[in-house]
Formats: sequence, C-alpha cells, structure tokens
Amino acid sequence: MDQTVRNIKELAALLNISPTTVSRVLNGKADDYRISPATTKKVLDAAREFNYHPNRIARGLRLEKTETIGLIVPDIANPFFAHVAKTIEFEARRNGYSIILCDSLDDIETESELLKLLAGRKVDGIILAPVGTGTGHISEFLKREIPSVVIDRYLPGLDIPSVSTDNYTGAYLATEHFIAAGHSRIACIQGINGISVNTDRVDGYRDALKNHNLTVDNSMIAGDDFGEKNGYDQTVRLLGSECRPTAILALSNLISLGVMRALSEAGLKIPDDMSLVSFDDQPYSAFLASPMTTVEQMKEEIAREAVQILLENINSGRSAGKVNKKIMPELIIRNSVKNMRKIPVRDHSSHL
Amino acid sequence: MDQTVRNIKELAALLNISPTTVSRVLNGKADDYRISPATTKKVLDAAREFNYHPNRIARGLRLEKTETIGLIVPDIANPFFAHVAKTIEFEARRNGYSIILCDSLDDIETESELLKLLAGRKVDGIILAPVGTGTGHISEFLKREIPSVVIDRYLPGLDIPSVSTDNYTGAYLATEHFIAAGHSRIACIQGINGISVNTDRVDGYRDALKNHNLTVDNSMIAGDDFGEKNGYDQTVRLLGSECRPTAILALSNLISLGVMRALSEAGLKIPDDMSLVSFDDQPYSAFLASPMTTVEQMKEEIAREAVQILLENINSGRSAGKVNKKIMPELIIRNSVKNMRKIPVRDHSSHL
DNA sequence: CTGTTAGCGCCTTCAT
DNA sequence: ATGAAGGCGCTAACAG
Repeated sequence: MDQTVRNIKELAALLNISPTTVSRVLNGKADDYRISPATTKKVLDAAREFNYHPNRIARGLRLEKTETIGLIVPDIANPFFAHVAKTIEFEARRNGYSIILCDSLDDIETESELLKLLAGRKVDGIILAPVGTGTGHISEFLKREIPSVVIDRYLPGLDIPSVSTDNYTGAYLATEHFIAAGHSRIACIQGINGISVNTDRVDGYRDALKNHNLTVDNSMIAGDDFGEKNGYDQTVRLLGSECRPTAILALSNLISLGVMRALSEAGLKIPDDMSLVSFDDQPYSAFLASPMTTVEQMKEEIAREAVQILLENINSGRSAGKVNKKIMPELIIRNSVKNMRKIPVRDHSSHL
Repeated sequence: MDQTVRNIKELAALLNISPTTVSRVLNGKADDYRISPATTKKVLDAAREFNYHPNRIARGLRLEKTETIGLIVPDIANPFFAHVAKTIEFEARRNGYSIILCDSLDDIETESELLKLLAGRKVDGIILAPVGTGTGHISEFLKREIPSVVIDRYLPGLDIPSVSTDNYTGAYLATEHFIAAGHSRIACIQGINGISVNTDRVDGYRDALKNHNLTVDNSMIAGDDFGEKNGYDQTVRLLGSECRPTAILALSNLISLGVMRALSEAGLKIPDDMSLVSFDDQPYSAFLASPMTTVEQMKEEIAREAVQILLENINSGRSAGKVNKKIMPELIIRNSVKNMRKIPVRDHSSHL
C-alpha cells in the first residue's frame, strides 16, 4: 500500500506502461500526444497515491533548465533588501521558479565568487543588487550569457537591464521639502561615491538647491558609505563645523540611524534642533522620537519589474533589449522637519 | 584561445586524457589515485584557463546530493527572520551549501506546499521556521527522511531537532523588570495560542508574577496573533478596560509596533502613561520616542546552531539524536518602563 | 495512442 | 597511474 516510488520508471512499471507516457501525462502533455483519458487518469491517480514528484535535478540536467533564480544582495538583514527579496521570491515562485539566496556581505570579492557559484549551479537567471564600485567581475560574468537583471542601481556601460528607484527625483523632492520649510543650510550625508544610486541622489539634491536659487556648499555634502557609522561620523563633524546646517538629508536608512545616534549623544532633538529626512521608509519610521519624513522606495514594484524582465529574457533566450527602469519613489511627510517660517509647511510631493 | 569548455569530456579531449582522470583531479582525489603530478598540474591549469567549473546539476544527480539547503520562513521581511537567514546563508555557504529561500507568507498551506517543493528539488536538508498551529503536514514530510531542523519554535511530539530562544526565561526577566519597577497590573499581549514560542513566554510571564506574589489576571493576557494589528486591537481594548494596566509586555516586535500606534492615537506617552517591553530587539529600538527595553533573541547563535545540527545530520545520514536547543535571550534595558517606586530601577538581567 | 532508445554531465566501479 | 563503461532520473526524437 504505502509503497515508495523513487522514480518515473518504477511508477510506470507499477502501471504497466512506459515511463514516457507517465512523463507526458505529468507534464500536462497528455493532449498533445492524445493519450487516452483512462491512461491519463490512471497516471494522475497513481502519482497522487504514491505521492510521487519528479526529480527536478534529473529534469534540470535533461532540459538544461533548473527553474532556479539566483538572488545576490549586499545584506539581506537590511529591511530594504529583505522586502525586495520577499516579493522576488513570491513572484518567482508564482512562475515556477525557486530562489537561491546569496548575501554578498557588501563585499565585492564575495559578490564575484557568488556570481561564479550561481553559474556553476546552472541557475536560469540572476537578480543582482551590486556592491561597491567596480564592475569588472560583472562584465566578465556577462560573457556567460546567463540572463540577469540589476536592481537598486544601474550600471552605465554594461549591457544589463536594471530596475531602480528614480533617486534623482526622490532627493529632489526631499530637498524641496526642506526648502519649503525655510531651510537653506541643508547638509547631505551620502553613501558610496561614484555609484548611480548615490550620484543621482546627490544630483537631485544639488539641482533642487540651484533651482531654488540656493548655493551648493560642497562642505555640506559629506560621507562615503551607506552604513550607520558614516552617518554618525559625518553628523559629529557637521555639528562641529563653524557653519552648522539646520537640516540633514540622509541618503540611506542606516545613515539616518547614525545621524540619530549622534544627535542623541549631543543632546539635540529632531526636529527642534535639527531637521532630518531619510531615504528608505521603515515600519518603525512613524514611531521614532519624532516620526520621520522619508523617501520611500517602491520595493514591491522594483521586485516585480525585475522578475518580469528576467523571466522575459529567460523565455526569449536572452536580452529583450536593455532597459533601465526607474521607479518613482514617494515622499512620506511626517514630523522630522522643523518649519523655519512659522507657517504651515505644505505637501510638495505633487509638484515636480 | 578563448575556447569554451562545456563539460568534463571536452576538457579531457583537449588534454588527451580521460574524463575520469580530470574528474579525479578536480575533486581533489589525485593522491588517492596516484595521478602523476604532471597530469594533475595540466588539469588544474586547463581548468583555470578555460574557467571550467563542473556542472553541479549533473553532479547532484549522480551523487544524490545537491549541496543545497531549503530555508522556509514565515516572513523574510521580518527583521528577526532576515537576520537569522543572513547567518544561515553565511554558515551554509562556508560549508559548501547554498540556500533555497522560501517565504511561507505565514500561511500553513503554503508551508506545506513548500515542503513538497523542496523535497522535489532534492535539497539535502531543510531549516524550517514553522507557521500556525497544525503539524500534520510536517510529520507527513518527516517520512521522507530529509534531514531537517526547526528554528524559532520546537514541535512537541515530532521527531525533529529544534533551536529556539529560551522564551520562558526571556518573558520571566521582562516581567520581573516590570515588577522591580513597581508595576503590578502588567498586561501581556500574546501571539498565536498553543505554539511553543507563545506558551513558553506566557508561562514565564505567569511564573514571574506568581513568584513575586502577584495574582495572574487572565483578562490581562490577551491576543492571538504576532502581527501589528493584534497589538493595536488588544491595546485599544486594554485601554478601554475598567482596570487599565500600567505596563504591557508585547510578545513580538510587530505587536509592540501595534501597541505604539494605539498609544500614540490615544495620546499616551511611553513610559509616562504606559510602560512597554517588547520581544525582539531591533536596530531602531534605541531611537524610538522612548528607547525601548527589549528581550533580544540571539539570532546569530540560533542560526549557527541550526546549521551545525543540520549538517551533522546530513553527514551522519540522519538524526544525530533529537535535540531541543534553547538559546538564552538578553534583556536590554532602555527607557520604556516607568519607575513607579520613584527610586532608580536596577538591572535585573543578572538575577535568575 | 504508446513505446524504445539515446543522452544530458558527472562519478564510480572494474579493469588494466 | 589511467581508462572504459555504466547509470543516476528524466524527456525528446524517432518509431510505430
């Protein structure tokens, strides 16, 4: 009764039919091959009864298709990537794919290893949230012709589609929000210099200042890392500077955590003593000492787009044209920006 | 020059030796088979030159070993699971394994599907953070004899090892902290009734009250879900009750988010109007309106233990004895508990 | 409507 | 010190 069926051959033997027929039925090709309803039913019933599921490894070897997608992120513990990963996994599974999760530990060497590892595992495609500043290992990897999509950033010069936030607009809106509240000494604590995410955000910040006839003071653009420590260090530095800013734009959630720590240690309150807007909304943003105004990235949408583009490329056998999709972020206004004008600040998210 | 080598056969042909020899060298068995140093070097050099890596799918089929571990979590966007996943991935990779990430969406049906999916994908082992209350599908799954470890909870009655926090002690310490601060009407907002995590925490809470000669009022133990909504709903209810508590123990980070939302809407401040201790420390815990006292679970340790037990079971070919490892949490004292005695509250984490 | 055969790329016997 | 052959479980090509 509770016989174990290890493979398609055994199941076929039990039913006195050929493995081929079983395979065809199980792959929904009964109609294509005009297999009799009786046989079809027999196979389906037996498969259920013996709880038989085809060995996907053997299938993968035969078809040269593993129905597996590699996902490389710099830090799965970062809520942004965790959310993106959740939707990617969901969307992939909905399409029959599983996700091999790889954490590059924000290390470019590790990322390079991971790319090779995933190639060896014969994933059908890769979604990569790149790290650091070099792209040599990525262009090397692209030679393998494994369909891939970059998320979070875009990689100028490389022939690989990407899905990222419209970071320019996000920073522009945030900066405009400060300006509307009457701030003019607005600092910007940035992440890794030279990558698209950072460059675009800084550009948005600069342009917002310029377009409102404010001068861009380069000493107000500080930092070189998306981590908490950089946020802390730069805030300490800015607080000590002769011409202290009244507002800080933090280009990542971790940076803003560092800003908060530094302010807290200095006994300064948000927004009374310092205004702050952070990139990346979080579940807790609303519950901070003062609920934080944030630039929220549309994580689900980024993930969905990435999976869709990747699957298209997989199914069409490589690159359905290079796309650089930009997803519009949303400025969520809470209470971390002080109104210097003493009149109500308006929501500017609809302007631009 | 830049010839592509698709498989071991091609590489062997290029070197005028047999695939067998190449395979042996590449698997570090050159010595076992006394393959000449010259041949060994030749193979190694060629492999590097042509950037050849064995097809792990074919290898998996032959060896019946995929060097792959399935990880099922209820919600990868939950920081607790994201952190655990990070360490699991790291430890697994260090040992040559990759992680197939599956999000069960806090849904037991999905979890059941996922178990089958992973079995079909021939993972060498599974780490499962179970959902809901039923275990039928899990005991069914265990018949497949795939090495598995449960994390976050333990499953009484099932023959599967587990690694979880010592939740009893965690809740006990938190409750004692309230008591030491002079609270006696302490509410407990719980998660899913009947699962070990919840039962143990509630037991710890009850016992702490009893051991300090406080009566346990069952109307103070409320709720049935680890989500934010439950935290909100129960807090609203408690605030409306005739005998309002002065303190709330929230049995999850999401519950405490709900508690904060309800308190905030009611215009109540932590800790002045209500004291709160939450399970699960978070990066932002220290930056909340009032820095939150939390019971921190040792995520890295849980993850490391789980991987270690799993790998032992994989290598020894099944269950190296059933273990239910409990990892001691840590009470992190900040400023979310009001001192009702008007004298300094001491750190009680060293008692017990 | 169904079956036979061959081969995906690898590793392991068995042979030399 | 090295090879040849077979087979892991599956499915597509080629019969009928």
